[in-house]
Amino acid sequence: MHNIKFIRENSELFDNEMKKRKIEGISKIILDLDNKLRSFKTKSQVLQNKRNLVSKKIGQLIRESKNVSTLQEEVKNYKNSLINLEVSIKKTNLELDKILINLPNLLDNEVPIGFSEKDNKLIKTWGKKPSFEFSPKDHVTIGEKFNQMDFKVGAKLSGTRFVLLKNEMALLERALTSFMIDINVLEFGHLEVSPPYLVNSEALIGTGQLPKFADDLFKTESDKWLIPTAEVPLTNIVRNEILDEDKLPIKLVSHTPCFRSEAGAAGKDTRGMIRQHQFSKVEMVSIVKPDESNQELLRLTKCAEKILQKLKLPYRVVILCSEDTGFSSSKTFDIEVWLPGQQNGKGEFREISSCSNCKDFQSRRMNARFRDKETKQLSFVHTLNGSCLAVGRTMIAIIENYQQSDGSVIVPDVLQKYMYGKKVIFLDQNENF
RNA sequence: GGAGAGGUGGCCGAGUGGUUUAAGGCGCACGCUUGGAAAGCGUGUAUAGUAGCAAUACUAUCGAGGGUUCGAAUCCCUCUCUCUCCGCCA
Repeated sequence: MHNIKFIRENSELFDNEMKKRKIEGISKIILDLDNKLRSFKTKSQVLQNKRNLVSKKIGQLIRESKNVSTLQEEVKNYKNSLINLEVSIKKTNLELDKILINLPNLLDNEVPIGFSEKDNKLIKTWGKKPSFEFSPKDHVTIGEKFNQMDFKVGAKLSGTRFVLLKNEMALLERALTSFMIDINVLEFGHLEVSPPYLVNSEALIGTGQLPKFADDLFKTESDKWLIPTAEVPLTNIVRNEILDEDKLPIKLVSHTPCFRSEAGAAGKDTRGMIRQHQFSKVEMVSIVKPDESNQELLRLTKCAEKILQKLKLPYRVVILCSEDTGFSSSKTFDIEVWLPGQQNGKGEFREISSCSNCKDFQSRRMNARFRDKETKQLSFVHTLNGSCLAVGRTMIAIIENYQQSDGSVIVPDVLQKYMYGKKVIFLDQNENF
């Protein structure tokens, strides 16, 4: 949510910034409504003041047993005007809010202007792509060959874009989760949180998924929504709070399933586990003071990279261009992992983490502030989030990068202690039902 | 799911229609006092918005939203959360 005062004082700058998001000339519409609203408010407040004064007088006169009918008539007249004004105020307010709540965040100056993911800017590349003496398979071929990844049963139970993992695949998911959380807690110093997976609309408005992106979410019949990411509950922890400066920064990590309807992705990534309605993710959220958020975004990105480095999975980091940067984000680094089994064995980089600095965009929607210890001033906190990592896609990356000619998969060193000491998985396809 | 009791400032807590401009206390900040501290005394201590260059004034907010009234923390309705008991349940 944007600061209306900022728009008033920087309307031209604001329009230029919104243009990067393909929104043209919006400030005039906003400011016209704003002017209208303020004039209604001023009029209303003058009348309210008069009403309050006369009502008080009536109280005094009644105590003195004097006649008050003339004054009562007078107040009734104010009341009629007030009712009309209140209707106008509400209507104008709704119109203004509807516009503001649907406007995306301002982009950071470092965000490249672009029109597709081709315009994302490469920041760095890490690791060496594995070379195979055979044509590398994708995770579906391997997972189904060993009967550990069952899309048929997934579809039977729930429909398309659901999967059932068996045996070592289920273990791998659990192992990865534990490994990622352990590093987050022990090395990064993040506080582990286990949040609700169902949230109310207010929470989703706070982080920016609502009202604009309702189609991407699953809604229950009791007006609760399944979380599309742990970012939603974790960030909303500070909604409507005034935090002591001492409490900041708050650095959280959480493992949750994520639920997405993938409404806009019909026909896209239909093969395999890359794009599912339900997937597991370890998510980091930071609540920081404004002058710390740039640094914190770099730190979060490094945290996610560190996991990939420990797993020895090759990746690259890109900064998203204007078109690709999410609604709530001012600047986003995506980490893309190398998946050698994709494109019929040619391989491709696919997003495995997304780290965003939302600055004060979410905190304004949530009304999340902190009090400066020295000046006692209130300011909006900055909020950041990043995956560390998407567990499903990490499984894919391990299978495809660590596969051997017989289809078995080497377990990365750091995971072995989480996998009953196994060094290789997918050796026997007859173990499973 | 059923029955009941509740939600008042940073915290405790008074307040059942008009001297409430939310009493009183605690905490916190500053000042006086002191060799220093404590105690004592005094002053101050919410958020948002509107008008104004500003000092300041005004408006709204007593869980949320409606309603009644000249006037609502107080009366009515809806919702929500907390607590107690019962039922069900991992």
